[in-house]
Amino acid sequence: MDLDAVRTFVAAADAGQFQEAAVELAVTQQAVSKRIAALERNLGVRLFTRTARGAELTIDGQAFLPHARELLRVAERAVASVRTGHRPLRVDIIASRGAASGLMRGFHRAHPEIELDVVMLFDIETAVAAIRSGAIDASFRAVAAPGRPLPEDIESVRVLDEPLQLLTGPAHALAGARAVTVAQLAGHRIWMPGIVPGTEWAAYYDDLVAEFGLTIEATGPNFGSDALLDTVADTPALATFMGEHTRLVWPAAHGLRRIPVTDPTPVYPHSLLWHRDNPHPALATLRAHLAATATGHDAAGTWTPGWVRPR
Amino acid sequence: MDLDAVRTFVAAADAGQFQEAAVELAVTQQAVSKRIAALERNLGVRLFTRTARGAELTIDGQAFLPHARELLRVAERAVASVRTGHRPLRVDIIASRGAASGLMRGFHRAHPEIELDVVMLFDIETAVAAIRSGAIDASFRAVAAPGRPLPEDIESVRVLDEPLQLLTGPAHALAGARAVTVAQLAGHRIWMPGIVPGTEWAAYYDDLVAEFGLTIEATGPNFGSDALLDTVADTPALATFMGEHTRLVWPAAHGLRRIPVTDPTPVYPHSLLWHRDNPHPALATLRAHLAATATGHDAAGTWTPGWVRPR
DNA sequence: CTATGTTCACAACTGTTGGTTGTGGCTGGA
DNA sequence: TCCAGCCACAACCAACAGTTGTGAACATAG
Repeated sequence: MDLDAVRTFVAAADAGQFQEAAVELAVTQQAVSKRIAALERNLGVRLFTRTARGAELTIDGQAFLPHARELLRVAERAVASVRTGHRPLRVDIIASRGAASGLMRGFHRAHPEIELDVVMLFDIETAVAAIRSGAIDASFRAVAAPGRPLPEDIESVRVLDEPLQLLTGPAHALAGARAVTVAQLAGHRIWMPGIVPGTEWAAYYDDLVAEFGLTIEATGPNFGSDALLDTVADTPALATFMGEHTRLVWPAAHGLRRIPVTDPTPVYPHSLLWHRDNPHPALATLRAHLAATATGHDAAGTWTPGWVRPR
Repeated sequence: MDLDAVRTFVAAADAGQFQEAAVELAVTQQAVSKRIAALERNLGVRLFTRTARGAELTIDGQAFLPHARELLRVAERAVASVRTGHRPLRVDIIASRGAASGLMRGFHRAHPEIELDVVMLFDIETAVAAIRSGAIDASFRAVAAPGRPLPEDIESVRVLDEPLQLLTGPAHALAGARAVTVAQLAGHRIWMPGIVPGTEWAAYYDDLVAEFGLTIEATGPNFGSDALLDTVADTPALATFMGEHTRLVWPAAHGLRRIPVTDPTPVYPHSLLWHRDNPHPALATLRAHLAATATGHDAAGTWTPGWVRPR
């Protein structure tokens, strides 16, 4: 199906005749006639009844019309999403099911009129470069890992400290615990495939391992969280870490246990990053929203790497 | 923008390379390359970064992808709306803001998974023909006007008796009344442009006029309900009838009064009509929904034309 | 470092398509 | 009955989208 034909259909339906639609679209009446005929041939139904006084919609045409309008609306939005200048607010998150995703959903619920696009970049370095180039407007990341301080033109504010939980299968030694201490985790195998050295999240887990003498295995190919959950569910000796706000796909994770970690509770520090000079109005709205909805987390009993600025 | 190009873009994004997308789409790799290049030229941004191992999305490409998927979904639904066979339930209503429209909204809220298309046909004769031809699945109309009994293969059930209200401007003689009797309306000018003789709604108002000696003027061109409301609001000597459930566009109707009519209350009888043999599963769901949500109206003190079967 | 395989892009060619102009048929109103 | 207005069909032409053939860039294995 051709969007030009759909546009022509809508114009003709609005005008009530092909001639006027042709003028509006700056083509000849014959071109409109051909476009409509082609659309009708593709759909297999008649859309107009032609009369000597114009063309009026058939019942099929009437049913098709709102769908055609919707199609043009969506096409318009799709084009707008990559239009330089006034485009939707573009935000980078670390994972589609993570805490930042939840924050953006909350923002969308509070401001459904604001157009949003969510992307997932590789690490904070990529994100900062994208922010500085204007390719994205904001990013949810942990700052600032050693050796890569934030440039001066990038601003940031901590928006969420997300406690880590232990995720185990039903047969795991700790599966029955209401909570586990970090000390208890020493000696257990914690599996987190997909950790890429050099990223800010790898730095976080490196520090966690170094400070408490944990064993985190990043070995093996990362087949995605579904495969990870399946393996953890079936393997008594394996567990993994997962943010408290991470939404799991439960049907595939049958029997999994989420166990809080204490003494101290490792928390992942999500900050919002943006460019000092970014004038996007929705960016200010997002910042205000996050500031207003931020839950006053108690830092007592929690742990973050030394390079994370205390709140 | 070309939907084929969008389809190609999504296929390439999913595959991660042009070659595989080309196989999937049954074209050559070069064709995919050209389509993507054309799409990028139209949008004015790069969507992929080409590598020796395939093609991966740029940030713009990532932002565009969900919009592209949505576009294909909507296109799919648009085509489905006119597909013979298993298409959305297609229902005729008498006016987009009338009571039947409200009933369909309620049905959609209760069953959001059911695809619906709403059309507005001219009168019950057209609607019955459309039902018998299979062009629509159901219709909300008043039955059965004199001289046109329902054919045997059309079934119907009364679903709503909608009280008529008087609509006046703030300066109208009856504007201050909490309620008016039908007898009080005699002598007042009631203006209802757009009534077409021969339709079932014209028959309804004809009977109303004949029975109570009212004055209904159907003169003048019908410029739509907005213009009607504007005129009524500004003209002290004019009033009009409107169904109790009709949703008005209030900004344009400043100062309008809706006044209940009593002794008796004229009610417009909405019935659902459908073909005896229509196998559409959603039709049964609609009938069940309407039966379950029907408000038990009290017929006492109301009036309908003699040709309307009592409930 | 080279050989090889894989990927995408460019060039040349071709059939199809979508546009235009010209024309004719149909229909409603003067 | 004629005219005006509208749409469809035919012929023509330019632009486009597809194909084949080929080359450049890069990753990987030897």
